[in-house]
Amino acid sequence: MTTILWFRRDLRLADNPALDAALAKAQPVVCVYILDDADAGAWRPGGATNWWLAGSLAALDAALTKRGNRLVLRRGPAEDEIAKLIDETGAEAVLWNRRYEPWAVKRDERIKSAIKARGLTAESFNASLLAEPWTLATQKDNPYRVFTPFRRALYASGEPQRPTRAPKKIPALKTLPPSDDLTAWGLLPTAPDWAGGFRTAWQPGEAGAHRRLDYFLDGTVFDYRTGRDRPGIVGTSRLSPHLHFGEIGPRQIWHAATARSMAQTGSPMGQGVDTFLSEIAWREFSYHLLFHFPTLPEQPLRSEFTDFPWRNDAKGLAAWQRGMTGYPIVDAGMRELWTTGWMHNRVRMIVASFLIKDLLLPWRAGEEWFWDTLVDADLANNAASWQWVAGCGADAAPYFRVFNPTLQGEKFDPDGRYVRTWIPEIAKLPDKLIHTPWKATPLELAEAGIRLGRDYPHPVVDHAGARLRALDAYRTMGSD
DNA sequence: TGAAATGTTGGGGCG
DNA sequence: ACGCCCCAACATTTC
Repeated sequence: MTTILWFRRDLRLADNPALDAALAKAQPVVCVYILDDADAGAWRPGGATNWWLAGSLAALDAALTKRGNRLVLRRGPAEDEIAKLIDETGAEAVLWNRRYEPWAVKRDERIKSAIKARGLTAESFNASLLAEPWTLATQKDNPYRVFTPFRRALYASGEPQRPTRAPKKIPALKTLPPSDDLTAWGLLPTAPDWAGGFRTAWQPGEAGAHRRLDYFLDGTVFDYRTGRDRPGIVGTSRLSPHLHFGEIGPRQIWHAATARSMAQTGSPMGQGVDTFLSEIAWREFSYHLLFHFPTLPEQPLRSEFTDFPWRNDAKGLAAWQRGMTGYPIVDAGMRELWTTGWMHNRVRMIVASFLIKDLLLPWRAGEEWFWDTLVDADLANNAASWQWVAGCGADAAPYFRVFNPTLQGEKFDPDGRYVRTWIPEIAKLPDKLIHTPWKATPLELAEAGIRLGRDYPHPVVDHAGARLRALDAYRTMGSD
């Protein structure tokens, strides 16, 4: 008899409960990944996601090959492909690790009952979360809507299970079922090849994930509390895309981080580790919200925002997307995103505040752009975070919290290192002007070789005025 | 995981 | 020496 192991957002061999359960059966395991773009509705994977997926699948296949197995690739509605695979292999069990997107939950339920209706085994596991969304609730048995009590409950739910190691061998069928060719899926960009910057920035796959984690825990984490706000240095873990694809899981991260903290400081949550794990808790909170409020990606959680007077400004949106707003810290972030598929978290907050409050454009426009361009695009995190900035989400930022892009730049990129990396055309400006090129005198501009309005744009909005406009719009909404 | 406006305090210049 | 003003520095409040 045979077991089908259905890989999804759990592209790893260590700490993979479905894989462990498959091996426990001591039967051949057919490992499969199904490209199912029929079901995700508006939330089909974007270009950056597909780029990462291609690399991650190749890495997973290589890891399986080392262990005497292969990854079978199939494309089509998952329920059809699973049914075909059962026919082709005579499998009597299908195992997988759970996903939590509304469309995936529904689809997986259908598939599970279809398999059971055939008298076969279908079983799912938790590989992605410290606490699955239905395991935590408030005293009144409601889903959490505020982060701090959520985190308290999460931490109180006990130490995460100890992660298991990657198996040395995964028994295979003598003859594998037919597999697609990965390159034929066309996940990688061709003309133009926009992924050059991605390749230098990232190593998709489980090995790359552990390399990142080790590097982070070797030192960065102990300065995390302040270092995480400095986009000009590597002050964060950069694990987000690896986490999104399940190349590493939060249990592994939690145990590795607390162990390292214990060794270094004598306490499991010492130095920056507590702050870092808090970010892991935010991720859990986002999944909790998405599961309990499945319209989170489309609808404001606070209904009074439904008729918010967002502007419609194609030019403004395009300026934001291309990193041509005239505010260096905003533009640097948007270009980092475009070039590498990732943006520093502090800068994500700045650019999001700028789109929403300065340009008064709908948070959905930002959500969609991030969805297409981020290698860590994650339905739960993306939706929850955009709603948080817009003020319409759970435990959201108060409406009057408007980031000043100049002050944020001067505070968190004081030497202009980040800005100069991504906006070379203004790199020669002195530090005191690097976040305010419009304040430079003609002489200073000439010395830096900049023609403002040609080499680099004038600010698309005046921040002070835009701030007042936003406060006005938010107040109007409240009084209706 | 803000920033601006407004209020308060205290040192120093100066008549 | 004293009172007045200025304003930086810090605190509080308001959005």
